[in-house]
Amino acid sequence: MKKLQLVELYDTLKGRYGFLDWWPGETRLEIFIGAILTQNTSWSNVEKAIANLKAAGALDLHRLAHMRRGKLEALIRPSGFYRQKAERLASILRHIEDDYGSLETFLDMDGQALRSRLLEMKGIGSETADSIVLYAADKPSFVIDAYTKRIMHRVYGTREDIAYGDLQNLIVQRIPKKVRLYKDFHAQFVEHAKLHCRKAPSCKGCPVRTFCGYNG
DNA sequence: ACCCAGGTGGCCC
DNA sequence: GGGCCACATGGG
Repeated sequence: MKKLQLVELYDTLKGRYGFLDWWPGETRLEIFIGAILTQNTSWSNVEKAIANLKAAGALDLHRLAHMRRGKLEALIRPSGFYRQKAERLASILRHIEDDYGSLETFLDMDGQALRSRLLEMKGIGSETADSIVLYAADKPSFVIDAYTKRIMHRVYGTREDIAYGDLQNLIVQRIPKKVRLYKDFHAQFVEHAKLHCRKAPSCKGCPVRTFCGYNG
């Protein structure tokens, strides 16, 4: 396998796209909910669901936790898998409410402990847990997603079906453990993948020589 | 009429 | 530890 020059890869991406350091969403609750709703779902569909929740004045831990199931399903319907997501999301939020009282208190705990608690909840797997720890709680937890796997495969020849933890270890062992870097590196992966998806497959001059894997 | 999208959990071996 | 499947909407 080609040697993983991850800092160089990051610098190349940042040079092209600029510093991003992002997660779409203005409040911690919005980030938290977005991380769950975007599971195997395009972000544009998640935006519709979040807009519905906002319009209904429902972006509130307690309201969401106790909203009638049918209503929650209707509001998040555009995000897909809506029955499953409504049930799991409500269950997760009730759990946080019961055990911690507020999202702030929950997110305030140690990063490793937070990740463990998140993984115990039905509906939160590795990627969602890391997304929440990193972007909602502001603690270093590197996010691996389909884009990350695809680009790493394209650039370094890692297996496309590499296990989540394996790729995560591979990356974190080679870069500084900094929240800003973790956030921005993931953002760069997403930005790059989106600009090189099959809607815009032109990769002429691409410094990372990857185009999401759709056409080559 | 397909294929895809910032996954997860259940069940099986 | 994997391999397969259901879950569901909206866009190309």
